[in-house]
Amino acid sequence: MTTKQTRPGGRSARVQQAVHDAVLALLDEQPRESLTVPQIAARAGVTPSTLYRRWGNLPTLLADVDLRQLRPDQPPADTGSLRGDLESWLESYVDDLASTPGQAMLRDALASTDPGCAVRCTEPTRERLELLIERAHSRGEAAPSLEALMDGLVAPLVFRTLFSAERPDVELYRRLLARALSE
Amino acid sequence: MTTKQTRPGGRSARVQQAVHDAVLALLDEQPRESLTVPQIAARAGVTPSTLYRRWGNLPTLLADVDLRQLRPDQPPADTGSLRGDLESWLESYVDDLASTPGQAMLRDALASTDPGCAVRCTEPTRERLELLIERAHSRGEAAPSLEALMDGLVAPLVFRTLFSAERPDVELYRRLLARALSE
DNA sequence: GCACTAAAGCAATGCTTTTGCGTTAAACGA
DNA sequence: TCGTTTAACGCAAAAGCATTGCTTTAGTGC
Repeated sequence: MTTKQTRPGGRSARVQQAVHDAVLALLDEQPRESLTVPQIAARAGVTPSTLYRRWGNLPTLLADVDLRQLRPDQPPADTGSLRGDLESWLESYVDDLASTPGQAMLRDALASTDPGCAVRCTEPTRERLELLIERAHSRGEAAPSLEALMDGLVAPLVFRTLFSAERPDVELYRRLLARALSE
Repeated sequence: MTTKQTRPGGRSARVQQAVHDAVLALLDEQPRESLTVPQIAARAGVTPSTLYRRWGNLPTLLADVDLRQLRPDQPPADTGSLRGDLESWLESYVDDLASTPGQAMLRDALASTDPGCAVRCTEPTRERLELLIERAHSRGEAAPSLEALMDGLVAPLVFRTLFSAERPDVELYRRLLARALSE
C-alpha cells in the first residue's frame, strides 16, 4: 500500500507563489468582481488549467490567498485588562469586517466549494481571542470561554456585515462587549 | 417626466411561475450544485437570456425562489410563555438551518450580486421573532428586543452553520436561549 | 381597436471551464 | 550520482456558460 504522495517542493511552490503574487497585484489594479481565472493565470505566467486543477474555482483560490495574507498580523497590544484588550481588538476587527477586501474574503470563503475554507477563515480570529483569554488568565482575571466570545462578539458582528449591509457602529460593539463580559 | 413603467401582468407572471416551478422540479431530481441556468431555462420553456436579464445570475435566481418558498409557514404554536414559544421555534429553525436546502439558500443569498438578497433572506425570521415578542408583551411578559434576539440567538446559530460545519445541538441553543432571556 | 413599449425570443459572439494527452521535474531508491 | 516513478504543469481542443444587439410578442393605457 502506497500512501497518496504529494510533491510540494520546487516548481509547485514557485507556481503557488507566482499565483498569489498575481492575485494581489491584480487586486491592486481592479475590483475583485472583474477578476477572472484566465487573467490571473496570464499574469502568473501559468495555464488556466493549472489553477483549475489545483484550486477548483475562483472563490477557493481567492479565499486561499486572502487567508495566507491574513496571518502576518502583529500581536495585539496589551492594555492591562481583558476589557481593554478586547476593545482595541474589536476596533480593528470591525474595520476589517467592514472593509471591501474583508467582505470579499468572507464571501469567497462561503462561495468556495471546499467547506473547510469557511472553517479556516475563522481560525485567525479564534487564535487571537484565545491569546487574549490566556493573557487574562495569567493576570488572574476571570474571562469568558472562547465559545462565549465567538457567540457573543464575533457572530453578531459577522452576521450583521453579511446580512444587513450596515456597518456595525461603536455603540453596538460596546454593548456586545459589556454583555459578553458579564458572562 | 415619465415614471419607470413595469409590466407584471400576464406573460411576465407566467414566465416567473414557470421558472420557479422548473427550479423546484429540478432540485427534486439533482443536487443544487449541478444546476445551471440553461438547464432551468430549458425546463421552463424559456430562453436563457430571459433568466439572465431578469435575475442576473444563478444564485440570485435560486435565492429568489427559495425566498418565495419560505413564506407559507404556519403561524408558530402558542405555548403560553415566551420561553416556550422560542424553544419550539428554535427547534424548527435549527432544523431549517442544518438542512441542505437551508444551507444552500444562505449561500445563494450571500453569493448573489444583489446585496438586498441577503437582507431579505433574514426578513421572515425577523417577522417571526417580532410576532413572538408582541405576543409576550400582550401577555404582560417582559421580552428582549428584536435586535437582542437576533444577536443572541440567530447570529450564533447562523454563524455556526456557515463557518463550522457542525450542526448546532440542543444543549447549545438551550444555553443561548437562557442567556438571551436574561437580557 | 390602436399606439406604445416592457419583456421575451433568437442568434451570434466571446469568455470560462473542462478534459485528454504529452512533457517536465520533484521525490526516492539503487 | 544516476535512473525510475509519477505528481504537477503545459498545450490545445471541445464543451458549456454568459452577454448582447436586434427582432418579435403581448401587456397597458388611451
